[in-house]
Amino acid sequence: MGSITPGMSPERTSSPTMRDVAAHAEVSPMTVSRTLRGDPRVSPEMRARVLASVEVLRYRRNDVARGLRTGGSSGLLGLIVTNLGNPFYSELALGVESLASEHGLRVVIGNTGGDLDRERQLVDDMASRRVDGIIVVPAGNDHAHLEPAGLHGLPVVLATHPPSGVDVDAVIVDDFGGSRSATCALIAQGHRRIGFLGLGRSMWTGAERLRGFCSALEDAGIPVEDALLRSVAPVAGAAEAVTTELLSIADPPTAVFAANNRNTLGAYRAIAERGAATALAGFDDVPLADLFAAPISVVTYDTGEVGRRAATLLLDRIAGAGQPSAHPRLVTVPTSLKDYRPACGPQAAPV
Amino acid sequence: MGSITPGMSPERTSSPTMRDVAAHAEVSPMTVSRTLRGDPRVSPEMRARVLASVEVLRYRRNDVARGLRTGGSSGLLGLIVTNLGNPFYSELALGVESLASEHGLRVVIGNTGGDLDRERQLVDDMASRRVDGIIVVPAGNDHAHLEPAGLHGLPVVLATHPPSGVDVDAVIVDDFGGSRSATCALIAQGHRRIGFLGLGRSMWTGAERLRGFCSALEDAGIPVEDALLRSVAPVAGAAEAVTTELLSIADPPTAVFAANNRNTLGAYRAIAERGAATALAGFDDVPLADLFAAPISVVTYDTGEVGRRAATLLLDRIAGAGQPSAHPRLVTVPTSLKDYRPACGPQAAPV
DNA sequence: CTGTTAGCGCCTTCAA
DNA sequence: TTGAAGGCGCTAACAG
Repeated sequence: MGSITPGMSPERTSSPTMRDVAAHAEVSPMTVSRTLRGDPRVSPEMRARVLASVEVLRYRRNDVARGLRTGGSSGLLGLIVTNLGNPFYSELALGVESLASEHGLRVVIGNTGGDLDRERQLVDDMASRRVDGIIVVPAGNDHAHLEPAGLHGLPVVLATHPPSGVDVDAVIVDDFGGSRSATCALIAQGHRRIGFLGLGRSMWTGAERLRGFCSALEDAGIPVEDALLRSVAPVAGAAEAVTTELLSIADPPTAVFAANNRNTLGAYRAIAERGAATALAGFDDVPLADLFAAPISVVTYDTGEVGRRAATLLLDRIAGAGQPSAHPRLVTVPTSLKDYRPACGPQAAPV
Repeated sequence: MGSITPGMSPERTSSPTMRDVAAHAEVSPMTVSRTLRGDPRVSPEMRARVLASVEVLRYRRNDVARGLRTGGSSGLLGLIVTNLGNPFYSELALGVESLASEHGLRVVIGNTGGDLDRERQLVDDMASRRVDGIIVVPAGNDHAHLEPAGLHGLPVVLATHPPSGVDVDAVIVDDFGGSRSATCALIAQGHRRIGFLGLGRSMWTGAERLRGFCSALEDAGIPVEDALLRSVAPVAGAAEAVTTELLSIADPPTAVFAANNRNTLGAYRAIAERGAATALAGFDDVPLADLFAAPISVVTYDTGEVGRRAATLLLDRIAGAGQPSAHPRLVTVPTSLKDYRPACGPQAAPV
């Protein structure tokens, strides 16, 4: 590309280097390095000369080269999520970012779209970029590629899913407890026939939420009826259709518990459509549900907290890199119940 | 799995280098380098030997060092937003990420929380990390620190705000047109007294949306009455209070246009609270508003598209880095009107 | 206090 | 086709 002039540095528009600053200030590169690092053993005059040149040349130290020399720490945290567009994960990301920032680290994001191959690819890429650690919201149950041993000790923390077969820290949500208490609340309201709109059992969250639901029923002495259990495909419109079907069986449920946000909304539409008086509760918050025409109850949790806790675990591992690794920790973020009821009676539609 | 056997790799192994691989394969580091880069002038036997060693040692090339040698490209795109927790910006981030990924680049995020100092800090940090370019959702109107000239030619693209005083590309939303057409729609419905819930005039979007509102009124021959114009502080609850006040004046408006998401929701609450039949329109989408008890109209736009367009502009600049810089481009993302009306009549609350 | 030497991990250039 | 020398920008470790 660039023509090479013998004895001269190639003509480039690139950033100045320490050598440039050193030359401008007529000192050695080391003095520039020390000054910029705040080394106290630099005389005030030198420091002033250097800083002046830095100002003039608008010099900015190359952190990449610096990291290479000082031991490979890139000052980067990897964050791999299934869908950044989903508010749950963007809030999680915000939590990670805020904690990383407090420690002078930046966050590199990767979006898998739920694709396991893409996840592997991203882990590999980030490892090659020498991030200091990775937080992953895994796309599936295969976590083999997340084993730190296979990544030369790169710390890994899972979020939302517990590790399966790998020795890593994880932050999960109290899926079981949340589902259980939401179901209990429905029972306390007098419901005895409660429908369940689940995720696949293959997903960990799906299994846990179902387990919590069943546990509540059993504690109340209510038999779990297969006829009231549904598994909803993760497709737009599926939850609504399934709910409509569920409400049309003989002896239909008087209440429904939906295992996630999407199912809750689908169920809500189906119930509203029928004009039914079916009670509805669901896992995951539904922002603004107090403006809905009908009340719903939800299991909420602090999404940002999941990110912050994951970051805390990760930073801890990074700091303790070298220690005989403590055994994996599992942190559970608590859930709480929230009742949304219309703030005021439905009013007439304008026009 | 995970049992510790003597002779196995230690807990915290430092990554192997090319030299290690070379030693293991009994070749020179250059051969490893060439093999890994897919240089065709490597004999099949050599290649096989190298790849075998790579496999055994679980070697992963250090992209940081590689970038340093090959010219400083970090393969990173900087993305600085005001609030990643806000779905608008997380969708924008998703758009940026997807385009970056298509080009083999990763995205480093930074959250300013609307703080200009933090923004400067992040720009500086990312420049030091030698990202290939930066996309910024600016926190204020001072963009001096974003001038590429001051960043040694680092490409910068603004999102959501046009550049003020700096020569950079930008992607903005059609704030004027969107506000204008939403207001026109209210007028077409017969409204002649329309309230306006604005942002500060100091913000570009605030000024533009007000301008669009006024333009629609003027075109319809309706005078702009100061008594119907409000500026809402960006504080929770402010919009609702202001709307309540606005609806209690003598000769109150029959419709309200809110300049952003928060104002729209505040106005909605205030209107619902009074049981008023005031029509409501607002800038920014309100997801799930079709489940609300009363209808609203919103100005929507593709947030992801803003991110994708910004990334496109940035990638274009990065590719053409060296060319005599073309003059700044300004891309406007179009808006559209969306009417949310309750899908079905309000039903009885199920106890 | 300041400068020199050497090398982080990799790749460009040139020689064999 | 392979290897040796040198350097990207920076900083430990050692002079002076």
